[in-house]
Amino acid sequence: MRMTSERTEGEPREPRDPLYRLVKQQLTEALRDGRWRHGQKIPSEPLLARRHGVSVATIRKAVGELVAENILVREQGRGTFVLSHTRDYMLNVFSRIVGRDGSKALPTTTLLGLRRARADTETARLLRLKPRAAVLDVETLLSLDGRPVILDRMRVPAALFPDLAAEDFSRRDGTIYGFFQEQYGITVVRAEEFITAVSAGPREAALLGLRPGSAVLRILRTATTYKDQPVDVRVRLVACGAHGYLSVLGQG
Amino acid sequence: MRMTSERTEGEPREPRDPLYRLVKQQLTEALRDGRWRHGQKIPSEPLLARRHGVSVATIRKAVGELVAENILVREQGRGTFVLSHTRDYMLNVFSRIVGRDGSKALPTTTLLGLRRARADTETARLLRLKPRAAVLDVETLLSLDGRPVILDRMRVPAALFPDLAAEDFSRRDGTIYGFFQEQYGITVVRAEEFITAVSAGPREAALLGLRPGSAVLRILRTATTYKDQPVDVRVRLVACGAHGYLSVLGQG
DNA sequence: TTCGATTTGTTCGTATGTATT
DNA sequence: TAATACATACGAACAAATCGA
Repeated sequence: MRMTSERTEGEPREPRDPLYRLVKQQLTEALRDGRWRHGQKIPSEPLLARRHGVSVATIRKAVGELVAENILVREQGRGTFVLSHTRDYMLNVFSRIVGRDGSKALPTTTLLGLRRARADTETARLLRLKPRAAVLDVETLLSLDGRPVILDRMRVPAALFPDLAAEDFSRRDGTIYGFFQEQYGITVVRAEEFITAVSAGPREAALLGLRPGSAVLRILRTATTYKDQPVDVRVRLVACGAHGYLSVLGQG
Repeated sequence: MRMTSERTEGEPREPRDPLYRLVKQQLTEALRDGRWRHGQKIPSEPLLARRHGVSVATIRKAVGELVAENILVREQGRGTFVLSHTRDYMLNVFSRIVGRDGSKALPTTTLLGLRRARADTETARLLRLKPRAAVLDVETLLSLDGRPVILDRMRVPAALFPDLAAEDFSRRDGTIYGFFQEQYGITVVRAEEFITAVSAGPREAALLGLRPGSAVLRILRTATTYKDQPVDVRVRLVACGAHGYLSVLGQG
């Protein structure tokens, strides 16, 4: 067996990580470096096998893990593609706010404000930036069925999004993460949300059409790209009159 | 190839589902019927292969899906086991309530009440019971670090848990789902939680040590066993002073 | 419309590595 | 040490979907 002899004679290489992990890491690097862009077809499995000097089965195992992580998509007869942040995908994977009947809908967005600012301590920590680094501070109101439901305040590193203007945001066509991907080649692959309940202040209540002091969900979200590099931090307030947050545990 | 000839000559059989799906379904039936109990080792892969008349690779694919669904666990050198609802497992898979620093801890529980009752319309619908069917109605207060944090009201079909008494509940040693599994052989494999924010009423606030009207999380959970059969319905109120709900999106 | 090339999906078989008992 | 069990890796064949000539 070829690999065996390489291991025993050649440079040792960590014997702990199997071949397919190494291949997977190389594929991930191609994604991180932007050699394969979103929506593109990656090379066929036999070609990748020859290129990496491994069998097709090994390629399939590496690709299979990236598919399980929602990074690649296989389509029989067509090829394997880098996942795009289409509306459908965002709705299914990155949004868990649903109506009381379980329905999901794409919200309409209203840009309330976009300004340059300096990161406060907490934001800098979450975005892994230096204290008081330049950030963009964007506030958006999201409506479902014509009613305001979500008040979203997002902060992103200014360095990641050069020349971003308010009009770009307003003119955009799909979701915010789709916009990041289209315009800046930044693909969000993972997000964490920490949810608490708070009473809405006067301003928030007015924007959401609630009485001041109403209980609302407060969602703190941090989103990251391929190598766990933070992309944005958001605080969302959600009016719970007709909507809530759906979470599935166990066999997801 | 043997399977090919069977497909073309023998009885047609749905060509849509591949062999490993059929094997997976048969394995799931063994679990549902209680032939393999929690914690037990299932037969080795070569043995299962012979028994089902397929190759080891096909067995591995079927078992792999059940592992991905947190139903089986593989341990190299030892075997494959039916997952047990140990404390660690419950904490990691079926609990998303964490401290503000991300810490998870096992709560201490206080039984507030257990009574037999009839299901209201909504509960009957969620548990797929007849209207006004007999249910057990259990109220529990869960404390973390000595402070009350979660007020839990659970309703289960009385038929599923014959002869259940309050003492059994109080004397139990681990989590509720672990108790179900140990005492009744019922394994919860999946749960859905619908989360909103509400203001605590006077009684709830008093139990949780909050001022009346404080914003709290309200979690409606339905849990199901192997074939999506509902096991329990719960309403939980969570005090958000030092805790919140953690959710991960994307590559889970 | 048909046919053939391409690509992923399924299934088999075999050999070897690694962890456990 | 030996036997057992899962993990990795290779190779091969055919099925099914897609797409262009």
